[in-house]
Amino acid sequence: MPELPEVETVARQLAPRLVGRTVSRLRILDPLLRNGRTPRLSGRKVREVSRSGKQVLIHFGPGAVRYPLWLTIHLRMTGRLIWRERPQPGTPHLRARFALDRGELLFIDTRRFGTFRWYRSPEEASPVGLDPLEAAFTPARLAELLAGGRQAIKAWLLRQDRLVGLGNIYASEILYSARISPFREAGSLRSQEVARLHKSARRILERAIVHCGTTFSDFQDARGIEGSYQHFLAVYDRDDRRCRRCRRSIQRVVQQQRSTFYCPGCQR
DNA sequence: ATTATATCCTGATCGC
DNA sequence: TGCGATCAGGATATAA
Repeated sequence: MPELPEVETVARQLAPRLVGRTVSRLRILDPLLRNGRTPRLSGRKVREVSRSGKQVLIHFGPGAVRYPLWLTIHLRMTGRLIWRERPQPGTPHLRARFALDRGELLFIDTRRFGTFRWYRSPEEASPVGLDPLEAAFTPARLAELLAGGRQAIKAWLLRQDRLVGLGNIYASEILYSARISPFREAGSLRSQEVARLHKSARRILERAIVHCGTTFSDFQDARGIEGSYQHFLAVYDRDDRRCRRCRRSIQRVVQQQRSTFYCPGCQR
């Protein structure tokens, strides 16, 4: 489940490999990726690769058609973007292939939830929610966003129209780190708790990026290597194991049809 | 307006 | 051993 750290990892790895290269051909193998019209990419140079929320954003320069293009790739559950210096046959679940003047970029996606979207400007491609790694993400701004929120904080953290980039794994981890119960109403957090939530979000996401993300089952980075942050998870998928802080057993509950993991001893 | 539910997919796992 | 049911969770559309 590629969340912010996994997507950031992929974008950072792809940027130096792709920027400056020219696309010779884009071949889409899964018709689900052809929502609307797929523009011609041949002859376009990659100008920039970055992360936009949970999506990888690729900026292509002009080609046969003179305007530049932006593509967002959402990995959803099982999507992978793999860079290869030289083509290799027989890749299972290959859904799209970008051939470049040197090397190739493969989009592999077992469950086919991933999406491609094409834009004529970067503004159209930018998400509405605030990015927790941006400078604009401050305790005060977070407090503003939370104000009046009636949802449970765990569910609130998953809303991409508020904050972008959090998914089921990091939402649980961040709440544990901030010692906040996942059941608390979002708007009920006191300013001290908001401050802890802010600090925990930053710390955990940055730490996860250092470890190239979490591989729970499927995730691989652009090199085809698994992340290692799963070794540092405090609560996710650790139900019935002991909390490292208070030794009580970690619980799994279901909120909005999603698993939440937390410690009833130290999350209030 | 907000929140819950169904849907999209596939593969791993589970119980019988 | 095999088979159907269930689960995993990203986001969106639709229902309540």
